[in-house]
Amino acid sequence: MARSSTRPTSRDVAQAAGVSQAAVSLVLGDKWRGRVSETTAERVREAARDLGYRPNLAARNLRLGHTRTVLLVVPALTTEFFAGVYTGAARVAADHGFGVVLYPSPEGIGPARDPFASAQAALDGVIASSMAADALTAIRGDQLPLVMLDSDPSGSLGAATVNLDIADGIRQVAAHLLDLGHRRFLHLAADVPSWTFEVRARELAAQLHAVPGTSVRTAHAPISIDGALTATEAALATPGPRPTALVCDDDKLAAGAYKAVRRLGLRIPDDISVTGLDDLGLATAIDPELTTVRLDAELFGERGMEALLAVLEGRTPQAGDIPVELVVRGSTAPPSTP
Amino acid sequence: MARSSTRPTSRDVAQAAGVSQAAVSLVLGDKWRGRVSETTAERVREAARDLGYRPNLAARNLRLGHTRTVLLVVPALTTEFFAGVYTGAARVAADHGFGVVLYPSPEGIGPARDPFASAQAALDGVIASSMAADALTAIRGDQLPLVMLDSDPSGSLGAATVNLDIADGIRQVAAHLLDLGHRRFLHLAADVPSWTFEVRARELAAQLHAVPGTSVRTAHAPISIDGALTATEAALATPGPRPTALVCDDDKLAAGAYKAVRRLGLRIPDDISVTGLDDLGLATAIDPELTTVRLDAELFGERGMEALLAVLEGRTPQAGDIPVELVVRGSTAPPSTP
DNA sequence: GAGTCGAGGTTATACGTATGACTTGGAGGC
DNA sequence: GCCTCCAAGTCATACGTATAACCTCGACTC
Repeated sequence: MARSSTRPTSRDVAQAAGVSQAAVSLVLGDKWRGRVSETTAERVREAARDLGYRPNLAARNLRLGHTRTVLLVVPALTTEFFAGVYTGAARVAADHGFGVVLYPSPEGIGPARDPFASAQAALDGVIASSMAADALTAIRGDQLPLVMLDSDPSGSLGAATVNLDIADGIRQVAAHLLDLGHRRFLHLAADVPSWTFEVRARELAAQLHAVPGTSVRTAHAPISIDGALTATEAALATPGPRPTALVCDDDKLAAGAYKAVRRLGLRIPDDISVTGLDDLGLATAIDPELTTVRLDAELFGERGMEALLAVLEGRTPQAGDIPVELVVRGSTAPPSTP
Repeated sequence: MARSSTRPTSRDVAQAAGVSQAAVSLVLGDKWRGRVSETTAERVREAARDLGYRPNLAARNLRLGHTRTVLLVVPALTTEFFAGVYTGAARVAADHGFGVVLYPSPEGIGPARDPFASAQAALDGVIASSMAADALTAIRGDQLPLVMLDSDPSGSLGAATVNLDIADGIRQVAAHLLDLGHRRFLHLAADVPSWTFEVRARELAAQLHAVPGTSVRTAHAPISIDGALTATEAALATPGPRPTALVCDDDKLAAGAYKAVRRLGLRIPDDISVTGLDDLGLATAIDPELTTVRLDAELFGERGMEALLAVLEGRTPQAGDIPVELVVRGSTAPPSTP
């Protein structure tokens, strides 16, 4: 270990200030009113500053029995979306004196691993986004307070859930495209077994089938630009009348679809309309800018953290899904040929 | 607190297995060879499993004097790049029994805050990417083993550094564009006071000025699509001969530049060539696909973590910058008008 | 049959902190 | 002049773990 000497402890500070260790703890813990005089308190604070004292968190956590640390589990870090979720959660956490530890799922981190092995820091609770069932049971087995993000509220886990109102987003997309006159749809679905994607498929089917004369085909693709490119190209090359509107499960898929459409010599939105879901930076980087559903990732993170705090304090988390909003841009227009 | 009862401790396990607490610690810590019989060891393991025992990390950390936890500080989480860095670092860390805690800089997390307040988990060391000087002094004051990513090796901090060979990437970009015949350049520079961007500016100037008859203008923009759009539009509207090649400090800036070029009615690469730096997913999402410098973010993270482990063990970290590679795609071509 | 030795444990302790219980030295009341 | 009481501290302890030091008992040596 390269640590020059050993870290100063509260006892070192006490000695330097000529008081007991208890007094140091009292002063630094801001519990000294009526127990320590203002002058000694100042002397302690000065000694602590001089020595560069920082309390040993392990010891404090042990003594207190909690860590004020929380684990945020996300499916992958490679999207802006979860970065936003983290930001929101960390903001709320900081306001309450909590820290947030991030645990991206093990994709590419070798064999499936125990989230808790990675987060060596002891935890007070967990916020988990759609994740593998085995990891979930590990968490449940640990009896840790848990909040699930974007998960089936009727799931048997009995954990609190915080969800985006994805179904409403899909309703807005469907209404927008139907209003424009579209009747032949292609649903580019994420090839990921997660509740949030099931909702998209279910709600889209429900909305479109409610209107007579509509047809919906579905193509599945992994969430990557190349995957979406391949899947879309194949789907559009299928014989029969070409869809006039392409509903994508998220923006990244839409970006891949753009490339497929271009490759086939078609134009957006003249020949085919495209919609996404997320409203990442990517949505306005591509040409034309993407009509998509804006998800407020930071608010999502904030609500998740607030829910966890509620659970920790024995309160009931705030109910209600988080509203989402359709953002109409240049990738949607009325179909050219009826 | 919603925790049903209190967590089982090693003493509970000991009682259940009919042995002493020490024996439990020995068995579970895998240090029992020749000290505990195989049958008792199995009995202990079974009791631990039945009770759902998990060691209290705070107590262990306190006892051991280290946490096997590391803090990764990144400027912001909103880019794929640092997600890759994290992934690489976490992989190496996991191989060595370490965990990684992420600390995105405080942008939007309220007033500038102490990284350590957020990372309530006690830390063994820090990997820090280009960051504010005040945060750095806080770290140094703490005497924590430190590895800096993408920072001036001659900096006075005396910390180990791990750098990408950005200068070589710029050399490759310059050589590529000069080979194509370009002589009038616009450098779209990130408006961020960081060593890694200084290197780009310095090296680009050095390379281009070495060739007679070249001219270089510089425009500054914040790293965002809109910022780049505005700055590029203004720069290209300037009177005088138009640049034929646009060198951007990163891919996001290039994506913004694309929009500016389109808005001015110009085509890429026919009227103007554009290069980026990073090779994010964005680079192939835009049309035409971007010629850019590929940075291996995961390798960067791995090397960073390896360096920190070396420091922790008193070894000298591996020297040498991480190689980068120019990826030529459709956004560069010879200039149309000489 | 006394001595040795190792297998298979146990006991005791320290890590650094927070806090409830105790102490002390005066100031003030009557 | 004795009692009370409060301000300003101090003392002692517990949190759960890992490990060094100690103990015990049976097998084996000579």
